[in-house]
Amino acid sequence: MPELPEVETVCRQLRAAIKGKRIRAARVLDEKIGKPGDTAGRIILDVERQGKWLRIRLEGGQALEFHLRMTGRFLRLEEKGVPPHARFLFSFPGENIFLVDPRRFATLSLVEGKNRRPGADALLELDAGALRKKAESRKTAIKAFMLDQKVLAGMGNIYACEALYRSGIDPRRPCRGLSPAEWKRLSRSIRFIFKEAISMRGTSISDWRDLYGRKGDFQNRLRVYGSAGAKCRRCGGEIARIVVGGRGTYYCPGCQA
DNA sequence: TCCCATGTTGCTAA
DNA sequence: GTTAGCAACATGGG
Repeated sequence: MPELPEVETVCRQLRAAIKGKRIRAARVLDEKIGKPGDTAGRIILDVERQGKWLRIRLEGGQALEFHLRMTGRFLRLEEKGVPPHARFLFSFPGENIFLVDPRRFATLSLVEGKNRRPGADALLELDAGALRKKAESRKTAIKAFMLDQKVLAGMGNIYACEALYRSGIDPRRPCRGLSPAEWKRLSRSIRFIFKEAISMRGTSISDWRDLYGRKGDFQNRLRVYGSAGAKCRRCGGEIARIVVGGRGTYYCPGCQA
């Protein structure tokens, strides 16, 4: 579930909550999540995001790297008690931070701090010219291209649909056929939507909650995602659902060409 | 009961 | 070598 804006939201909240603090204890509550190594007693230097990866940098050069996959999230609690589907726990004096994940796809590992995941970040390193160049040699549909994490790290299904709608581009178009003006429009749409979604703390369609258990607000701004059969507010046509690159894809046949 | 799901990986086949 | 398609992972909701 979490795409770039959701991961950025929890990244900022974690940074504000635990940066500079010493981990009192770390406990794996579900072995499937991975091995965190021995992190108790270490100080958290910073919390950072790259694409959908979240990295908690530790004193000593290593980092705990998380991927939330479909339903992972973090939850901070000041009182005692373990929430449902808790898979991992950091504890600090007076607060516990759980990784909660009903579907159990989330992962965690202890990595050397210098490592970087491949792929330009879809917000911080977004570059229309570089995208166009990369797309020249590819035959795939623009939407599948956008979802390639080596192309746009952090892009996900909801925001890809919304950015294509905002740009007026049909998700099935071959990516190498987009004009320079269209790449520019698409890049601007991605940036605009990501920034707005981050300011609204993400999209809570079903599972997503922030560090404090609150819903985001961007679900109220979605124009096509999940709205098959509804009226397009731009042209009045009907929003359609198709499958592109194996993923449910929402678009307006009237204004996306 | 069936279908769907905000993600990624790995296999198969063209 | 590429790439498209699909099952798998595991669980819950409509």
